[in-house]
Amino acid sequence: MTDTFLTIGETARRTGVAASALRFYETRKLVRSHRGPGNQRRYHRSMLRRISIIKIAQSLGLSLEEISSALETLPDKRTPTRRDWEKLSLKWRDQLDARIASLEKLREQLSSCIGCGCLSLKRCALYNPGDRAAARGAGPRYLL
Amino acid sequence: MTDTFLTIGETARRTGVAASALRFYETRKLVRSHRGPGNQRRYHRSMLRRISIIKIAQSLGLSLEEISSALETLPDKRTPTRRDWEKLSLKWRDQLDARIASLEKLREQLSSCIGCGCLSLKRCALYNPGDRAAARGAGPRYLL
DNA sequence: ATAAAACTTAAAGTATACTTTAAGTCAAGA
DNA sequence: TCTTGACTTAAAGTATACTTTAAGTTTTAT
Repeated sequence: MTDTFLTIGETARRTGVAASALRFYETRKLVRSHRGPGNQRRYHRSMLRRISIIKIAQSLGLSLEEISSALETLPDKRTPTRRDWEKLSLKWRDQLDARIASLEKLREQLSSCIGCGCLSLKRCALYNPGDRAAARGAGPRYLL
Repeated sequence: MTDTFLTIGETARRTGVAASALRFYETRKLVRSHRGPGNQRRYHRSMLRRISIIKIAQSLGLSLEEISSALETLPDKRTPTRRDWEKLSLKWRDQLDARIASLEKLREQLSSCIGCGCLSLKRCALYNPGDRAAARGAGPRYLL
C-alpha cells in the first residue's frame, strides 16, 4: 500500500466514516475510487479531505443531494482546494445563519404563545396552520 | 354532524393535516377518534387543539415518538389544558434554545475554519471526526 | 500452507413520517 | 333513486441515509 492510496478500511478509520457508507457515497458519486489488486478499492489521499468536507456539510444540515450539487460546481469535480473550500463554506455559513434566524423566530413565537395561553385558535400564530413553517417531505437531519 | 364532533375530512380541513396523516397518527396513538354511522371516524372538537400542538411540536423539531411521550405524561392522556400547554411549551422552548446554541457553536467553528484555510486535518476542529457533532441514525427533520 | 482479517457484490433491512393504491362501503344532495 | 363525494382497511410505495446480510474472493500474517 503506497503513501498516496488507501484501502477502504484505512479510509474509514481515518475519516470516521463507515466502509459501507463510503461504498454508498460512491454510488451517489460523492467520492471516487480506483481499483487495486483483486478488484479492491483504493482511495487517493485527497479523498480524505473530500470526505471530511462531506461530513462537515452534513453536520451543517445539508442533504447528500445538496452536497453533491455543491461539489459538482467545482471545475473537474475535483476535491476542493483552499479557495474552493472558502467559497463553499461561506455559502454554507450563510445557510446556517438563515436556519438559526428561522429558529429564533420560532422561539419568539413560541414564547409569546406561552404568555398568551394559546387557547384561542384565532389569536395565536403558532396555531395558525397557514403561518406554521411546514416541514414538508423528507429532508436532511439536524444535529443532536 | 353535531357541534362537538367532526368527520375526518372536516378535521383535516380545519387543522391543515391530511386525512391520511390523521389515520396514521391514530395508529401511533397520538390522536383518538370515536366511530359514527357506518364506522366512520368522528373527532371531538378538543382533538383540534391536540393536533395543533402536535404540529407545533413537530415544527420545533420533535419526532412523533417524542411528542407521543410528552403527551402521555399528562394525566388521563388528555388533550392539554392551558396549564399543561404551559409546561410542555416551556420545556420545548428550552430544547429549542439548546438547538440554537449548538448551531451557533457550529457556526463559530465554521467561521474560524474558513479563516484558517482548513487544509490541516490536525488543526481544524471541524475536520476532527471525534469533535464532529454526529447526526447519527434517523432523526426528526428541521424546518425549511 | 493456512487461517484470520479484509475485501467484493447485490439485495434486503432499518428508521421516520407519511402518501398512495386498491377495493369496497356509506352518506348526502339533486 | 341515483350518483357523487367521503369514508373504510391493509398493504405497498416514497424519500433519505445508510447498515446488514449472504455468499464468495483476496490479502496478510504466522
